[in-house]
Amino acid sequence: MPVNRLQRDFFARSSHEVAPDLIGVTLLVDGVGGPIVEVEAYDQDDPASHSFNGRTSRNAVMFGPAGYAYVYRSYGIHWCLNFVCAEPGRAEAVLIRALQPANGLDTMRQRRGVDAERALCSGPGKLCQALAVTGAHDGLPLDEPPFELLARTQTPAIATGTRIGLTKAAERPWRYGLAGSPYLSRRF
DNA sequence: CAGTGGATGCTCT
DNA sequence: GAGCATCCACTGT
Repeated sequence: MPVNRLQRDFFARSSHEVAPDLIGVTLLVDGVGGPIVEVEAYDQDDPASHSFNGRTSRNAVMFGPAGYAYVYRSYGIHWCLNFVCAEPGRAEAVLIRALQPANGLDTMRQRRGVDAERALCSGPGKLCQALAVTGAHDGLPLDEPPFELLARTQTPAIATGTRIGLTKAAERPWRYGLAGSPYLSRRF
């Protein structure tokens, strides 16, 4: 029984289309991960987006083709993982904010230093620590190891809300999540 | 529970 | 030199 892996053209659409479609998709990094339960969309006309002020060395991957990882350091401490979307140059991306820990639980617990399952991947920084995603993954294609993205088999109930932690464009309802999931970074 | 503040490093002005 | 797409520990109800 072959598993359905996401093709690169899955991401060659607006981040606003891709974001809700990612809820329920299983993300694995070296076999560790689980179904995505929370994401946020960003685009170039978005004052909160890293791409808003044009291309720089940090955000260069966002301006490239869809289907690649954009990883940046947050608050000097954490890493955050994005999937680049849309046509090259549009600089759209989806931030992966939370997933349900399913594969490699013990590895995640060791990396995170906590035991509670709901604390392992319930936030973008936590998720990258649990999956060992770092700046070394910036610019890597999502359809090749160490990444593995498995298509969902059912259409989940999607909740929407405003994005988290922003000081600009905070009112845009571009946060998507699995309704009722206990593994969200915050309730909707 | 809610709210506050510190850690920490890199990017951009 | 300011400002973060965060997390955790700590305070006070």
